[in-house]
Amino acid sequence: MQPEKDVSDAKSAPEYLKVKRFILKRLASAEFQPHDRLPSERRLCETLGANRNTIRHALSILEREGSIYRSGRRGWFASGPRLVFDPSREHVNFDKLARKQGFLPSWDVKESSSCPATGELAELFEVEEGEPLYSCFEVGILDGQPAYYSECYFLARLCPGILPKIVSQPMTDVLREDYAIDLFQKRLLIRPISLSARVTAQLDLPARSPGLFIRRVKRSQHGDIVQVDYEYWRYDAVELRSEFP
Amino acid sequence: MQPEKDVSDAKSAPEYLKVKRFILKRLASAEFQPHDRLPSERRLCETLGANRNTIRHALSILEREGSIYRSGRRGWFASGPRLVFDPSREHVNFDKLARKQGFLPSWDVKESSSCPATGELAELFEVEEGEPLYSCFEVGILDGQPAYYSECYFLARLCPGILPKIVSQPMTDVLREDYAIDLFQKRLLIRPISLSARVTAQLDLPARSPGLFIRRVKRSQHGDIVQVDYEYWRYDAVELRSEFP
DNA sequence: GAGTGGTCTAGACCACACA
DNA sequence: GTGTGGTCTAGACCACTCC
Repeated sequence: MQPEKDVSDAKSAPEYLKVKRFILKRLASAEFQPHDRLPSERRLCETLGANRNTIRHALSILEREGSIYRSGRRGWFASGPRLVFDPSREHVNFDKLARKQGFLPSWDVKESSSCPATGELAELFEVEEGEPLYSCFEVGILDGQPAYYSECYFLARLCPGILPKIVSQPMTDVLREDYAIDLFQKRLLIRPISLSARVTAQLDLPARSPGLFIRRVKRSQHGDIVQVDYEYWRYDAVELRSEFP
Repeated sequence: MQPEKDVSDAKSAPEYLKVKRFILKRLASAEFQPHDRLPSERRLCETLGANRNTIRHALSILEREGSIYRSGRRGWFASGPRLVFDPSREHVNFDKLARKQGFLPSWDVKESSSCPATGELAELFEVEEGEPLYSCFEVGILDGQPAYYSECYFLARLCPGILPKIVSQPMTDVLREDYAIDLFQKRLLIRPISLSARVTAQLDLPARSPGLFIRRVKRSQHGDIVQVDYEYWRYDAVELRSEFP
């Protein structure tokens, strides 16, 4: 077992690790508060006497580890606490989950309409191609910061006329109250990706930021597949934890 | 909805995206087979007429997305298929799981000994500090490639003398057959990190490679916490999927 | 010893954000 | 208009791997 080079051995430590430690220290000491903007790259160059490439290398590693994030082309920001998501739980309700963890959640429906099931969607819903679906694209917001972008599809015949209702009410509640449908998780896929321009534009991130892709297939208490959800999370906004009974 | 800039619009596409696409195409066409070494960075420079910094930028993005990985300082390699891990399943047995998915798994115990519970370990085991534990450090191998490094702790009083047995037999089997203990997942934490030098040395990766950290707490059928496992996975070696009954 | 990846510098130009 | 991050070039030196 050799020692952790990252922490000691300042003599031979690469420059970018010193930069990384400089920033981590200020994140830990709360000198940089959650969602604060960091000093500009060129200012960090001056402060630390390093080249901008080196600074950017350190920043990209901190981004990969979820300590900082970018917003638009406006700079680097300190990450806030992560939303804890339990992939083993069958029920999930973003609004309730976030509130329970002390966040102030909201969401913004960007677009909703009807479309036929095709390709992967038809497969996941286990229906013929052409089966009518509703689609709903929305941005989820935690403490004022866009956290995820979701493309959500419903099997139209199980919840006719649902679209106008989910603009202002959590969809889990609408399904239960207006359609007597309880949602259960059926399938789940989690994968790290680079976010596409379609997604980054919605989340106010620079193009091709790292993110977490979560695909969820949900069924009703009767076993019918009701909903397929493609979620694209800001990489630092979520963390996975399971607690089994 | 704007179009995917990544795919079209070759005129204005950044250079590094062309590099990325060049490599992705060869991965998809199986010109670069799983665990094949890619051409050297300087050769890619010549082939693609780009600067090495640009090439490396593209490569690091492909690494982040899990398409390629590095081994030692020996170069870049095409990733193989990922081991699918279901975080909602209570039972987990690496050996069986991997075989079922068509991998050839093995493991290599690097070190095993006894140690007292301290700090976080005492907390997770829900015992007093000083409680005797066994520790076992091992490398998990998939198709000949190191895939994870695990630091595993057992509550000694529940499985006295287990250490020599798990060198050659899956620990799940040993616990069941020799100690009448069935393992159940109790807590799970999943987080992306930079792997420390301690880990990268074991996995034959360059220092500070990206990885997935999985901490698992397992209990017996009687509710006693038997095992705490810290796993450090090569970033591209694993994927999370749940299937609910 | 030749070639590899890891680190680093010193520039440059662009598009975009904000005042 | 000034400053920002995003992209890119053209080098350099080092430590390591492999032959």
